[in-house]
Amino acid sequence: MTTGETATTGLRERKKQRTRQALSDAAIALFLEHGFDRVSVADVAAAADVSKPTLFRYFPAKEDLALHRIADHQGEAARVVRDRPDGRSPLAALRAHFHARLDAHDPVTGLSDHPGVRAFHDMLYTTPSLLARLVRYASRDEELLAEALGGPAPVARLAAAQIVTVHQRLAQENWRKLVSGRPVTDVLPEAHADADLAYDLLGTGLDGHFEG
Amino acid sequence: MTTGETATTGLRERKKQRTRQALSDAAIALFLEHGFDRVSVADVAAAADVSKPTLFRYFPAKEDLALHRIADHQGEAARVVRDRPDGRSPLAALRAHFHARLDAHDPVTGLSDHPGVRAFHDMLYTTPSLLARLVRYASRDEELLAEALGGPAPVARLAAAQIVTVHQRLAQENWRKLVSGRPVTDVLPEAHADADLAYDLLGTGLDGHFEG
DNA sequence: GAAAGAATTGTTACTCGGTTGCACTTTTGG
DNA sequence: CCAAAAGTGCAACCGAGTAACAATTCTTTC
Repeated sequence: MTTGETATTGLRERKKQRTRQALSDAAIALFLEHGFDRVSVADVAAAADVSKPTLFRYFPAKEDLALHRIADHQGEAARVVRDRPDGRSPLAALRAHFHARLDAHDPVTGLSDHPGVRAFHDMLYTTPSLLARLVRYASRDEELLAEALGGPAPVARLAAAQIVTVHQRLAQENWRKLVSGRPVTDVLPEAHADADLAYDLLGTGLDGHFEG
Repeated sequence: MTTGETATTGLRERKKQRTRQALSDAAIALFLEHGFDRVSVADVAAAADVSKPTLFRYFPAKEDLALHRIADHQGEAARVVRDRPDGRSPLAALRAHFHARLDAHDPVTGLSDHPGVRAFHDMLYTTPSLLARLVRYASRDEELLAEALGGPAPVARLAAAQIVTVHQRLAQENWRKLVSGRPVTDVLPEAHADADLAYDLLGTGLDGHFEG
């Protein structure tokens, strides 16, 4: 019996956590320094002092070495909808949450000060295979959101698809503005405005915007 | 200076066309028979009587062997918007076009009788790497559509993203119904109804559908 | 605390997608 | 007919990912 409550983590379990962490850290450091596809998985494995097969026992693909942190965010939209206060619509909850994430400079919004995070985003948006993997994560997110939205399945699925897509585009737009060299403080107000625009569009539809 | 107009195909050019066709045909036949990832590019090259490097001179990646026909459809949404009759809104034009494609059992709608096309769709939707490639094609489509829509860039981009996404989901839903064994004639009316629902949603927004 | 048992790891070797360098053949243009 | 250009095949290579099996490390049980 060891001390305390935190459940006996078990030595083996702790070692696995450490290996996983070492792999992730080594990978991200190397990727940011040399670029995703100029670093081989063998390099990463060597840097973390494990063999290549072991690396793949922890991360099913090279892309996951870079993305697993994002992957852990999965189901966030669904959670926001599920945990919204009584009387608030899902859309309103999501809008508020996105604004909050914006103010927190959350990486998922595409806005971010830290040079490390910036470099990470640059890598993300300029590496096709990472983008592809991100899409797969997003589609899982979409499923969960559709479920959380409830209502008739076709409507919920369409709505979820639109919402997830819009989030992606908002983040992409923010990133684009940062890439052009503008400081975050300058872009933030526009990001809020874009988000409002996007949610207005989601809420009231495209109909007044593109007439004959 | 080459000879005049587009006329003289040139022997060399004709040979290239034939090689390209042979590769595509061999690839699709093999993929449909054995499954995309149980066929190696070496197999395809051998079946088309070319070497592996030559194959990659024609198709930049294995996925393109399966998808280049779809790729050729690119910019269709943008074209529909650009060529719409006077006084008709882009959304109305796209809606009408989608219904027409549905009646034509166009593969892009996910509906289709031909067993060959059905098998192709099954392969598409169950092979992650193909889906990923498809997403990349779609994002090009989205760009072109945004351009065709005109208006303020942020709005156009958001609208284009939503429209493209909705098309994908409609096609996916149709395919899902076919997979469950139902005949096309049975699914078609629902497909039209889903399309109308989706376009209504796009036009008038999500706002009445998910209240507090 | 030691032995039986399970889980994890390293090594080696392999498959497959994709690329490179170079020699060889074919088409083209004069 | 000849030379430049374009296209091809060959062989060797790189990197991602997997399989087999032996060696090691943790857990469990007595």
